[in-house]
Amino acid sequence: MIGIVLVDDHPVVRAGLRALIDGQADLSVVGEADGLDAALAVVTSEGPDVVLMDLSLGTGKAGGAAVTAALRALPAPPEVLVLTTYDTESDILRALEAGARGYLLKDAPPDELFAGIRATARGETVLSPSVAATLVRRTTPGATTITEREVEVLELLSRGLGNKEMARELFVSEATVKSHLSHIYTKLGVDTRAGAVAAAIERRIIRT
Amino acid sequence: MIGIVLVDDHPVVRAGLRALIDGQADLSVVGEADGLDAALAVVTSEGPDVVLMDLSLGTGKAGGAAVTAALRALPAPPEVLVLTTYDTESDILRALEAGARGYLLKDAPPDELFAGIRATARGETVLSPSVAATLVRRTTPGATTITEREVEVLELLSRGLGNKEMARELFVSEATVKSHLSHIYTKLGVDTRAGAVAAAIERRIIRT
DNA sequence: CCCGGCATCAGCCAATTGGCCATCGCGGAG
DNA sequence: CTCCGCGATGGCCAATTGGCTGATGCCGGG
Repeated sequence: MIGIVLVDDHPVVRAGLRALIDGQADLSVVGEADGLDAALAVVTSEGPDVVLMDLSLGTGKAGGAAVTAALRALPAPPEVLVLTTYDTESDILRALEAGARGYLLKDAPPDELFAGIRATARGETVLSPSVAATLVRRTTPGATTITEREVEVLELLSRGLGNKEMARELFVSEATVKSHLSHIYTKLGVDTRAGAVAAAIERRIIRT
Repeated sequence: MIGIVLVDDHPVVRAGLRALIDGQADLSVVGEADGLDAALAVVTSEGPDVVLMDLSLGTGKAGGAAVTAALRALPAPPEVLVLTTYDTESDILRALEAGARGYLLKDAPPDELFAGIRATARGETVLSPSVAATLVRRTTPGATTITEREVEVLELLSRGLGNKEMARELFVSEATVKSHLSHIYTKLGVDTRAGAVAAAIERRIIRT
């Protein structure tokens, strides 16, 4: 019997997962949590085999990646299977770096979900096809390696600042800002600031 | 007994709603659908009292607002209660205009959900507190009434097009595009294209 | 019937942007 | 030790953008 803890701040989603999972003979939900603290408490007390983790915990709160890291830091850490709505870049990486075993999309059919849970319990890595594809795309070519500084520029950009203002904000010259922007354009495959903002938001490089 | 049909493309969410609702003596889920066609089919065959509608149906597909409109156009239309993750502007309006009775957030506690369903079945209007607040905010001041045409411009803008390209795309002159942009800037409270894209995405006027 | 909002278009002008090229210091990988 | 990537900078120049004023046609509400 595989013991599972659900971490998601949506009661509806928790109920859905519980209903689906409890229909499986070899799976059992042993606890639920809606945030970081509750997750730590229930995981330490129940010692589940697998934690199903929603990445987009609430708005602005400690993200699923942070909770994942916290859980993996426990003495006998559970395997973590991330379950989320989006399949866009940076979240995936952060979650996997935080120690998640796998990554499934919420709109995955139940069968895929069950298989993923069992595989995770066995210590295998599970990735949604589209997620895997994204990862491959990401590591294969020039790899969209937006540097930290470039992210800063993108954030200011999304606030509508001009080059001069960004320069002031970042304590660099306008030329430098332009340089960063040029790099951003090539990396994101766009050639305007507006396009860069949209691309950055879409790939979750920045959030709104 | 109130008959309910669930329209949501996430199996997990459907299962969750079904599990929660079936725990209520006076509520019963009589059907599920994951898209426009299925929704029309199951609603005509089951004649539910209330339809629980997810607004963000899939990516790019016919949105929940469209499905709502289609359902309300049926001979004996069911009451529609929109259930969604976000409480940001434009979606709400579109759904209500499409004939939805009310609007609840997915992270609402189950009790609120049940109460909402019963109220909707009685023909009452239900709005999540935050949604109601948003509506008030929206109608009170200058009201961010982005016109349809302006949304088109914003979409092209987010794809990084220049004024000239947008003009070609929209079959108007460059001057017209600039005019639309100026209006957009004042309405969104920004003064650059990049800022406009970010603001538009944040308020869910456009999606990525 | 008039007014306001929407969409359309025009011209002017200053400021900003984006492309391109070249340089420099620094720290890590080979 | 050398090469490479990142961050920072300078300059040049054409194209684009954004602000402003003003005007027209159409439609719907008061």
